[in-house]
Order: sequence, then structure tokens, then C-alpha cells
Amino acid sequence: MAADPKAELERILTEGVRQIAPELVEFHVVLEKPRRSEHGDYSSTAPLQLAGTLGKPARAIAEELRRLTARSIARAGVCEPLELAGAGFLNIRLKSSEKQNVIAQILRQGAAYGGVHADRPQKIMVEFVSANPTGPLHVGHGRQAALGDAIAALLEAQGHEVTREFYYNDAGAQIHNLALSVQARARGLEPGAAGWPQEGYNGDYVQEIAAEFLAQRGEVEDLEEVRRYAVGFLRKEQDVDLEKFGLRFDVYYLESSLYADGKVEDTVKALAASGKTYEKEGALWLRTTEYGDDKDRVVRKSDRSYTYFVPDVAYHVTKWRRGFTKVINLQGTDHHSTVTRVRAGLQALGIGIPAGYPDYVLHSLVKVMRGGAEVKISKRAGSYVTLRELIDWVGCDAVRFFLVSRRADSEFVFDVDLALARGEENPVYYVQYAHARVCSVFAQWGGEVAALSGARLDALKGGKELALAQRLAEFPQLLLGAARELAPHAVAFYLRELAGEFHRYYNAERILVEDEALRVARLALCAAVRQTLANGLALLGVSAPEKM
RNA sequence: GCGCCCGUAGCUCAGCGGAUCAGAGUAUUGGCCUCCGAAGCCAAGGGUCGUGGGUUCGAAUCCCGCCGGGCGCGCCA
Repeated sequence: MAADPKAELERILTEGVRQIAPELVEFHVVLEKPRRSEHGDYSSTAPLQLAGTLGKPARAIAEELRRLTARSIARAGVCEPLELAGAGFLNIRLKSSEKQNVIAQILRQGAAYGGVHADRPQKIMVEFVSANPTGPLHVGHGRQAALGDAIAALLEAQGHEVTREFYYNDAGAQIHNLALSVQARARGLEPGAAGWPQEGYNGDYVQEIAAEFLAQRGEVEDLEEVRRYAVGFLRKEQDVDLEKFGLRFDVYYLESSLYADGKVEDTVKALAASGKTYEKEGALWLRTTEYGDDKDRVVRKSDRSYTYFVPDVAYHVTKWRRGFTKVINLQGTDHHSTVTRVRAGLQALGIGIPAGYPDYVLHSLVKVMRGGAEVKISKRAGSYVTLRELIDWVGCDAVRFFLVSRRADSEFVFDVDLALARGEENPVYYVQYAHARVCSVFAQWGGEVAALSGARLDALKGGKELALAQRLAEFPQLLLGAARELAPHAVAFYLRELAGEFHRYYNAERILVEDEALRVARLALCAAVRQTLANGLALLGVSAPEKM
């Protein structure tokens, strides 16, 4: 059996095209998966694509291609003879044995099924969440957490070495405002009162921090002490949330360390030395417009302090110097203007960093609906749904699956009432239920599941079970695409489809039948379904329960 | 005004390196448990894929204009 029948068939067909038209060296046949099963497991539109350039009818090309490849196809032994259809489609039906083999392969590979060993593993960093320690994590952070963790997992499954990193902006003006806010609260002021800081944080959590601070006998007039306490408090809070979300970072990187280590200073010097800067109105500017930016950017303000852009560049230099050849940053679309800027800064340094470095995944902000009205998300206003609340309401699995089940750049509406009132409608239950159902069948059966990996499978001949096996076979390709596109939502959609395919099969056929050969074969199929579901859910950070 | 992103079924959204691409879930309606979990399954209705052009044998998919929405456009982060 071929390791990958699809790739084998594509190779054979491409070779066939080469015989028809030797001049088309760039042409590669790519098989597609037809929507309708009558059209086979794979199909090729190569004849239609070639009809124009070759000046021949598509059907004639298809006929010729079929004739030329017939022998190779037969020798490969993975599919039935090619079928001609429609205007010039070539439809391919895999042999049952080929589909059955997938099951054995899955059971052999277990948790590793779907992934690959990269020929050239890359050292990749995914930076995400990176919330300022100025307040609790909200649903927007949740979306980023779910997306980032899943993307990291997808890349790991492709054999790469992935580091999950969290960057704390703990050195800027926001932190200062937080300290002032806590101090004001500690002095008994309310938001909006005379003496309340102009850019202060109004959330209730500020009051909590102030109360704790006073209880610890903190010195209210020592702003630096207040600052340290508040930041420590909120970082601890965020850690609790992240743990509750089942998320672990490998590295927590502090912006303040960039100042302490002199890296910010070094970056400014390097930028100045690059010849890409100039003085204007008392400030130092970088010609980012030379790298596609709308306007040049200030590096050093007229008050001699630096804009946030500088530590940002310094930070990304460390990513490069730490050996990350590929870096993926997750950010809200509200920060998309930083993309060009950061890249421009890195290019201006001229230290060999590639032009597209780093990659970005931008996600839209999450809109939270509750009671038919939108809940505004705003740290400043202090009125927003926190990640912790959401997890408490609908559970970690549902939050994870839900937040990752849509394209990052599509606006996301999280209907809290729906999630609250009718949790079982959540798609995650549908997928988890399929997994639990298989477990239940095994419990009923009472046999040794591990022994199924050597089971004979030729009894699996039904259309539904072969379709199910074929669906399982798609998993590795699906993961490849999802990793390439940095699009974990594809995994969520796949899992729903797989679960649906299984539920339909389960409803139509009995697993634990009298006939032993058929029973064991079907159990093996179920085991493969369970394994694939579990592997996919694991990538999304969602549990695969045995009972629900 | 400029830049980026997005307009697909009542609602929430997939599909967007063109063809076998008009889809899923949900909601509505009607069926299925003496049978391995009904948190499931089956069936029906519902969209000229925002709009007008262009490229192509063929466009939801690629290009341009327009309309509508989101986000940016600071010596804030």
C-alpha cells in the first residue's frame, strides 16, 4: 500500500500530463475532494484546465490521460480505474482496502496520528495574550489565548519546536495610571471624584487591589510600592485565569527588562546609526515610510523619553537573536497599524532580519451580547466580561471551542445568554458526545481495545463505514492546511463533520453485532474515530471525556 | 478623507490559490428510543453569495468602481 494514496495518484497523473504536453513542466495535478460521493473520493479537473492551452476538448484530454495512466494506476493498486465524467472530470474511487488500511494506521500511530515529523523543524515562537497587567483578562484575551494556543499546537503537530510567549508591557504609562488609580482608591476616592487620575482605571478590581494593599499595611504615599503591589496582584490574577483556561506559557517576557538590560537604549543607537533617522521639532524620527508605512514615526519624544515603538522593536530583535526563524504574533485588529511599523523598525536596523518578519494573526474583537444588548468591552470603563466569568458560566471546553471555531478576522459575537441558558447547543458537546459514545460502546463490549489495532478489517464494506474511514484519512491533510494558514477554526469544523459522520453511522448501524469479524472490524473503526476526535480536540485544548 | 479587514439562508458562520461550491449549525415544521447513550438520527422549507462592471470556456472565489459595517490613522499602548 502506498503511504499516501492521494499523493501517489497526483504523481501518476502529473506524469501523464507530462506525456501529453511535455512543455508544461510547471503543471501539477492537484486532486480535489468532490462534494458528492457519486463523484468518487477524489477528482481532477486537469483536463478542463488544459483544454484552453492545448486547444483540445477537455473530454478528449481526459480520455487520453486515462489511457496513458491506466497501467501506472493499476500497478499502484490504490484505486479503481479512472472514470470520465461531465465536461472532462476524472473521478477516482479508492479501493476499500485502501480505506480500511487507514484505520490500522490510526490505531498504530495513536496520539501521533495527524501530525508529521518535519524534515526541517523550525524554531517558532507564538506570542499571544500579552495583556498589560492593568486589569483582569477579558473575552478578547480569551479569544487570543484560544487561538494562540491552538496555532502553537498545530505547528507542534507539524514537527516544529514551538515556544509560547507572553509579553508584559509593564513599563509604560498604562502601568503608571494603574498605580495612580489604586493609590486614589486607597485614599478613599471614587472614579470621577476630584483628584481622581485623568486616565484612571475605573473598574471595581482597582478597589479590590487598594483594599488588599491597605490590609497588607502598604504605604499609600509610596507610588512605586503601590505600583509594584498592583502589578504583582494583577499578574497573579491573570495567572489564575490562564491556569483555569488550561494554558501554559513557556516564557514570560517583561518589557521592563528591555530597559534594565539596556536593549532599548541599544536599539535607539542602532536606529540612529542606520542613517534612517532625522531630528524634527525636538524629536527623533525614523523613516518608516521607506518600508511602506503611512508616515514616519517618532522614536524619541521631545521630552527625551521613547515611544512604545522602541521597546517593541528591541523586543523583536531579541526574538530574532534567540534563534526564532519564524515568529507569529497574535493581536487584535485594533493594533494592526503596529505591523508595518515593527517590521519597518526591524528592516531599518539592517541586521539580516527577513522583510516579512514577524508574521501576524490579527483577530477582531469579541462582542458580547447579554440580555439582547451589547456589553461594551473597555478596561477604562471597567465594564466588560472577564475570561474568568465566561469560563465559570459555560466551562473551559465550551469557551475554548467556541472562541476558536471562527476565522480570526471575523467579528465574533458571543451570546452569553445562549451559552448560559442552553449550553448543550454548543458545538463542543456534539463532538465530545461522539467521543463519549465510542467509549460507551467499548464499555458495553468489555474487550481489550488495544488488541483492535491488529484486527482484520475486510469486513468493513458498507458505504457509511468506508466514508467514515475516508473522513479519518483526511485528518493529516486538514492539519497541514490549518497549520499553513494559521487557521485552527478548520480543525473545529472538521471535528464537527467527523462527529456528524460518526453519529449518522452509529444511528444507522449496530456496532456490537453477532458476527465476530464484523463486530471487531467495526470496533476498530470506532477506536480510530475516537483517536482522531481526541487528537483534534487536544489541539484545540478541549477535553475528550469518556462520560458526559 | 486615507489604510487594513469584512458583507454568503431569519440568526451565527464555513467555503475564497476559479470547475463536482450554494454549504453547516441554529431557528421553524413533521417523523425515529421493546435495539450499543435521543446531549443523537431522518425529512421539509429557506440565499439571483452587498451591488455594478471586467478577466475567463467557467467567478461566492481573481481585478476595478460603488454601497454598507468594523478597526486604525498620537511625540498613547
